[in-house]
Amino acid sequence: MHYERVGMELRQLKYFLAVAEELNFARAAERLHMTQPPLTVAIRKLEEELGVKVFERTTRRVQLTEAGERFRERAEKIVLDVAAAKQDAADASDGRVGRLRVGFVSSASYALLPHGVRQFRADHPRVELELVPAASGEQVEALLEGRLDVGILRDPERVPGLELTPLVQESLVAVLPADHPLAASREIAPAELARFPLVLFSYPLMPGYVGRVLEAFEGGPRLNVVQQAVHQETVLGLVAAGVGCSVLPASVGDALLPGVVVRPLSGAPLTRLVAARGAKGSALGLRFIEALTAS
Amino acid sequence: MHYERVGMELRQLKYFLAVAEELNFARAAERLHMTQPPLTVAIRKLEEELGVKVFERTTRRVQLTEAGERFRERAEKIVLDVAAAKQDAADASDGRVGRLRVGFVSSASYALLPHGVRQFRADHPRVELELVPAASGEQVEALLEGRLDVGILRDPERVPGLELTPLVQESLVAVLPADHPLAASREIAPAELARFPLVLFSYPLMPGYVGRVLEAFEGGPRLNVVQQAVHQETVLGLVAAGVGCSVLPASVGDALLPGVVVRPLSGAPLTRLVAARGAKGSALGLRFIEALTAS
DNA sequence: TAAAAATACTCCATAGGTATTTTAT
DNA sequence: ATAAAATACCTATGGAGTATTTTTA
Repeated sequence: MHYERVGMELRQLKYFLAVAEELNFARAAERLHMTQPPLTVAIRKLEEELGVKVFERTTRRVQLTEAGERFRERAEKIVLDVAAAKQDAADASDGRVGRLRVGFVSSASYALLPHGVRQFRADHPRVELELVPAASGEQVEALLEGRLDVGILRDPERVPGLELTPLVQESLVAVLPADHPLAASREIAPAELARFPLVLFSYPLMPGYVGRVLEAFEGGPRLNVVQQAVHQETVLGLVAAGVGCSVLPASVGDALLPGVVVRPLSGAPLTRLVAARGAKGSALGLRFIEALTAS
Repeated sequence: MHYERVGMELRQLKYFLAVAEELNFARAAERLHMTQPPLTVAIRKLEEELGVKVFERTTRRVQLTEAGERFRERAEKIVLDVAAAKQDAADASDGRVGRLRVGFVSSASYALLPHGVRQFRADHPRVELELVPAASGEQVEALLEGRLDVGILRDPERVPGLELTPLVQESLVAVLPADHPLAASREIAPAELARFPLVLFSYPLMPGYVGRVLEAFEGGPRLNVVQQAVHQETVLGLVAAGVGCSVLPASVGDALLPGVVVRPLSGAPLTRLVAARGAKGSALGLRFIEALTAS
């Protein structure tokens, strides 16, 4: 403290409220588990601090001044707000309240995400859940910068500072216009597919996943990529429009457009949906990932 | 303090906010005009008090936990609320903000009150003015019990604990139905009027005023009071309906009903509007009375 | 190894206690 | 005369300072 101006303290507000309620210093002191003289002193200090008399007092009667009346209302609210802030901090640290920003790739939005979200919401009704659709690459960046708490990505590359939890794995399938020559085959070899125009995801946005797809085509002819897309929905639209074929996770079968067919892609690697948490590692993030894996 | 649990203090909240903003104990301490070690200790105490870690810290990086983020928002608001409460108390004690409950008799509501209220509102825009119509007797009671701050009464009796300020004085007039036999006279003697049925105010509600009226009739025949009323408007209505005649302050001329006429009452005493303040004597009450007399 | 947080200690300002005086009814 | 607030004075808790150690990137 020393020579610094010290300022009002919550203790003084509580003392003031006790006196305002009892309108009697001795009784208020008793209620505060202290004696009367220091209470008198504390109120005088408060009044000096405010520059305003809050009580009109003689040795026989204590009553609030008008300024005191107004100050009382505000002081009551402040003391309650402090208690609420305390409670809220405890709730937040136990994961009963809070905010969780979850990124997800579009292919997670069919079964995995809705189920997990429903489960999590039931367990954490006072947690605000913010769902942000984003490509894997964008999510990695956002997680590292703390703009997301959890991400659901496809085939992310290992990055220091991200903790990964595999969720589901599935095969890759060829996606073709219904009238495509290869649509007659029950199964398609990558080398055959590679002879046709292709629609793929943009590499920088989904480096891991696109890497898998390129792996499937390894050793074959040079690819003819006529279009790069950002969303699975766009890829499907382009295929339906006959722009080209593509390679997508098998779960795309749950969301097919008319005029588009899928065929197994022989010898292709598997693709994985993976949950990622920033190194900071929020407790709520863990709970969310648990809700996803509990499905 | 001794063995009592002490609780959170505003100082701790301010320290917390400084650290939350700087994310660096030494810089926050500097901003708070103190040194780093006691700041570290104060934050640890806050965390003990909350039962929650608000900062995730190593010697290299300080960052808010999720609970800390939430606590920060509330703490900011609390600190601002305290400053606002302080300001408000100062404003209230200087009469810039506040509440003023003013009682008034109906006969004040024609010229005196509207003008005074307009003036006062212009001078005190942030003061909430509550206008309560009430008879003089009721106002005396309310002022003594602190339910009103100021009253505008007619001919109040001197009461210990009330400070009176005369506002205006006026004569008494006879109020008659237009077709009344006495309506032909230019001026009416009380003794004549006393021969007809009368409508008067209720004595207990307006003891001073009714006393004046009875004084006017003193020495004449016994009065025939067919109705006692509470409001001036009611009296006028009853006169218009032919129930009887009455005696009212001359200013009733500003608010006459059709079918009602007024005539001077010869030799009648004067009646006074008087402002009254409770002994407590609020500064705002004085200002209001000044606004009334400044007209 | 360097920057920053944590620890150890010292000191004194002040919250709170006890005893007493003042004041208003 | 009495109850209650104000004053005087004392004690000791704990907030803040200085010096130093520990930690991690």
